[in-house]
Amino acid sequence: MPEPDKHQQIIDAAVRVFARNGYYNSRVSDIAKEAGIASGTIYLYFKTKDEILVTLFREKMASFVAYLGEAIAREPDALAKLRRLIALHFQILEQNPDMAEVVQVELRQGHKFFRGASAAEVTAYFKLISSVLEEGVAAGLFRDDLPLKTVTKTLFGAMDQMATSWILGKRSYKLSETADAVADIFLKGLAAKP
Amino acid sequence: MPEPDKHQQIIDAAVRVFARNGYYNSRVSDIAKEAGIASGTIYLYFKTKDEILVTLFREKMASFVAYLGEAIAREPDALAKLRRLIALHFQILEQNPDMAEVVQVELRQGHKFFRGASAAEVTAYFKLISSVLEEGVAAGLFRDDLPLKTVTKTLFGAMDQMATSWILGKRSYKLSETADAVADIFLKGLAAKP
DNA sequence: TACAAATGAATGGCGATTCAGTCACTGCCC
DNA sequence: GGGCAGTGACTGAATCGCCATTCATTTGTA
Repeated sequence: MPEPDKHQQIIDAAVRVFARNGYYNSRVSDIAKEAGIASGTIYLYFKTKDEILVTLFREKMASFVAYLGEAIAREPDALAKLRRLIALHFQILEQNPDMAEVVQVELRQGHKFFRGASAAEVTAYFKLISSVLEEGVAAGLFRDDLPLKTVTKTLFGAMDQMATSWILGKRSYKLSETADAVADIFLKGLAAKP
Repeated sequence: MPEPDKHQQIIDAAVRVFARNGYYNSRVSDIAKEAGIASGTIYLYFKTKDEILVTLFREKMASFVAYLGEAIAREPDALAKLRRLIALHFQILEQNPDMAEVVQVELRQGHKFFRGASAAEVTAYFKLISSVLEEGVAAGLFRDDLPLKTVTKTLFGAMDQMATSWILGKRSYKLSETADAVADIFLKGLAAKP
């Protein structure tokens, strides 16, 4: 009976190895070495190398969304929820730099990844964002004349790009310090008051 | 002397092949077949398979930015320029679906692509966006209390995500019809007027 | 004839995956 | 207590398919 422990051990090693070398430049044997096991052992827990990547993403993304969901539930209104969502999105990535590297840069392998396997987890995050927006519209805090889906994608895209730039720029500044500005742009807009 | 023509022929074939199968599932011989030439011929024009991808991106991105730059120069003020930039960004992708597929989905191959080779072209696009924003601030049309870089990344990220969602959703709606909403979010913000 | 361009079969390397053994336990019987 | 299977996890060297890249040869043309 495979230890359920070793599954995690492999995932964690994979995050470090992928962050260091990239997915395609990482050998399965590198992951094994990093985890302190033989390469064959990996195949007792994962069918293929791809499956490691997909599983890794699913598990991390699921816990990311779950954590965010709980945290914003405690906020009093949609406005506070939105600000907290943005702040936490950045904080979590900042606190897990290897993970951030993998998610922002390595995990975009075209067909393999984006289509198919991981759609459900991304959708869950989109739903979380949407629900905050809906709540805000219902409470009269947010405008009701914008298409919900567009606002959702736009906000996600903005956060995602902030994170990607931060990673590609070698994490040379504090990502979470940009959270307020991002929130302000979305809430108050760019146009000067008339 | 290699015909300068064939270079383009190969690039165009590569776009179609990568769009269809993804970069890693495409053989160099597939590109050759699509271009109607022998696989060895490709190596008279490109050193490696990677170089095809990188060159492809550079050339397309450079002409994308050049075209956008000229188009918005004709607009009267920063506000009109911003709206036009967003509209054109979407229109161009919409009119080149194979290209869009490659850029949005295939061309994110971690280390290989994002870091290194293509940085200059992306930077040029960021500069273009920044220049419009600066102009708007100078003219008193845009708020001056937001960090320019953050607004730039946020806007780019928003457009990029809109495009990616559209591609992943099988292009089942008109991307360019969302341009006004995206512009409105950025300009007027999400918050209801007090 | 001479030179450049194009060809595509053959090569070579890489690394994911496999699988025949080894190892560590556990329980059982004498 | 101690030999003795039985069980299942673990190992890592060997395999094997794949495909980018090469290059001896052919084709075209000046």
